[in-house]
Amino acid sequence: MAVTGRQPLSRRRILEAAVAFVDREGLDALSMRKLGGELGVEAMSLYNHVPNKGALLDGMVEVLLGELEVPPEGEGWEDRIRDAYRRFRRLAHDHPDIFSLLITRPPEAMYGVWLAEEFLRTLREAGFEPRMALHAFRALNSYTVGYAMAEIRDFALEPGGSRAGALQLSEEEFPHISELRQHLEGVDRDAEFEFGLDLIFTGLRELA
Amino acid sequence: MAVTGRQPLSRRRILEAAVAFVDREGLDALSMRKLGGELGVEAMSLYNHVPNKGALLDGMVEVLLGELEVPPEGEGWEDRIRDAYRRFRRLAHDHPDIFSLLITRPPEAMYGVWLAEEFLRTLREAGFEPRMALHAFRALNSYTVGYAMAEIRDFALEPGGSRAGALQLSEEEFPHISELRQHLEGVDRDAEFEFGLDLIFTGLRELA
DNA sequence: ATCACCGTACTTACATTGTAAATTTACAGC
DNA sequence: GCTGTAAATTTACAATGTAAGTACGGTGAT
Repeated sequence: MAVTGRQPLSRRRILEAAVAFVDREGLDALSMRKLGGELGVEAMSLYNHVPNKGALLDGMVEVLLGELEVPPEGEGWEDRIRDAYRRFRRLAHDHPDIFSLLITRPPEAMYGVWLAEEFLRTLREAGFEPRMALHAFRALNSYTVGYAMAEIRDFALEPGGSRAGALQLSEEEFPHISELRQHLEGVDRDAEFEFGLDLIFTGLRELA
Repeated sequence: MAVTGRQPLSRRRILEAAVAFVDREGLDALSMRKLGGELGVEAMSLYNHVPNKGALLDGMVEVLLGELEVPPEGEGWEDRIRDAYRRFRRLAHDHPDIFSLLITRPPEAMYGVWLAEEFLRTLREAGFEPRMALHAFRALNSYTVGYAMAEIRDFALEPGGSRAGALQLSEEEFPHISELRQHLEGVDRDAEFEFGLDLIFTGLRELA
C-alpha cells in the first residue's frame, strides 16, 4: 500500500518538530515516542539522526539560537548591543522551555561563538579594553539571562509574581512587600528590563 | 530481628538526604528508590512525608534557601545588600544542581519572601521609592542569578569557559574571541562578579 | 534483470522511572 | 493482652530511554 507521501526524516526536521512540540506541550511532555508520533514515525527511527535524547535537547537549543539575528550596524554601539539583548530576551518569551534548556544544559558545543564574536567586536570598536569588554559582556549576559528567566517563571520567588496576590502574607510581617502590592500591577516589563540595561550602561560609562 | 536503630524518617531528614545526594551524584541521578536506599528505606516510604517528587524538589530548594543568612545591620545599606548577594552566589557554588532547580522550577510557594522583605526594607530605608526599590531588587537579582548560573555552567557559551581552550576556532573567523584567550586565565571571578555589582550600584546612584 | 549493499525505518526487549493500591508492621493508649 | 493508627513494605503498572536485531527500499554494478 502506498504510504502517504511523508517526506523523509532529517535531523533538521526532527529538531524543529521537537521545538514546536515543546512550545506547545512543555518540556516534560517531550518523549522520543511522542516526538516520533508527531513525525509519523516510530521512536527508534529518530536515533538514525540524533544519537540520544541529550543531543536532541542540545539540537533544540541550537535551533533556538539560530533564530537570533545580528542587529544591523550603524546604530551606534550602545543601541546595537541593546538591540541584541532585546532579541535575546524575546527568544525567552517565544520559547520559554527551550530557553531554560539553554541555561541549564551543560553544553556540548559552543553554539554562540559567532554571537559573542560580534558582541566583542562592537565593544572593542567602541574603545573598550579586551578585559573590560569581557566583563561588560558577561555582566550584560548575566543580567539578561537572569531577567528573562525570572520572567519565564513570573518573578516567582519575588514579591509580585502574578500569583503573588493569591497568597496572603500578613501586612505586619511583610510591610514592605505589602506596600509594593499596589505598584505591581502597573509595572511594564519591557521598561523594567530596559531600566536594568540603563543601570549597567551607566555604570560602564562611569567605570570603564 | 532487631533492626539497626535507624532513626525515624521525616520530611526534614528526607530533604537533607536528597540535597546531600544531589550534591554528590548530580540531579539526574536522583530517584525515589535511590534516595530511599540512601535512608535505608523503600522508595514508597518517602511518600508518607512528601506528596511526590516535584514536592521533593521544591523542598530541596527550600532547604537551600534556608542556608541563607541575613547579613548583619550596620554596614551601610549598599554593603549590606552586596553581602546578601555574595551569600546568594555562594549557594550556587555549594549546591549547583539545586541552585539550578531554584531557577527552573515553577514555584509552589514563595520561599524567599522574608528575604525579599529584608531587602526591600533596606532599600526603602536608604531612600528609594517603592517602585525604584522593586526595579533595583529585580536588577540585582537578575544579574546575580544569571552570573551564578553562568559560573555553574562554566561560562559555557561564552568565550572563556574552561573548555574554551579545547575547541579550536580559527583566529581569522573569530579574532576578538581569540584575542581574549590570553586574558581569560587571569580572570578572578569574585572580582568580576563584584564589578558587575559595581556597575549596577553606580547606575543606581546616578539614576535613582 | 539480478544481485549486493547500505541507510533508514520498524520490532522487540529490557532496565529504570514515578507512583497508585493493597498489605504488613510497629507502636500508642486502653 | 487488644486495638487503632501511622509508617513502611510489597506488588503492580504505565511510561521512559535506548540497545539489538530485523525488514525494507532504493542505488550501482554486473
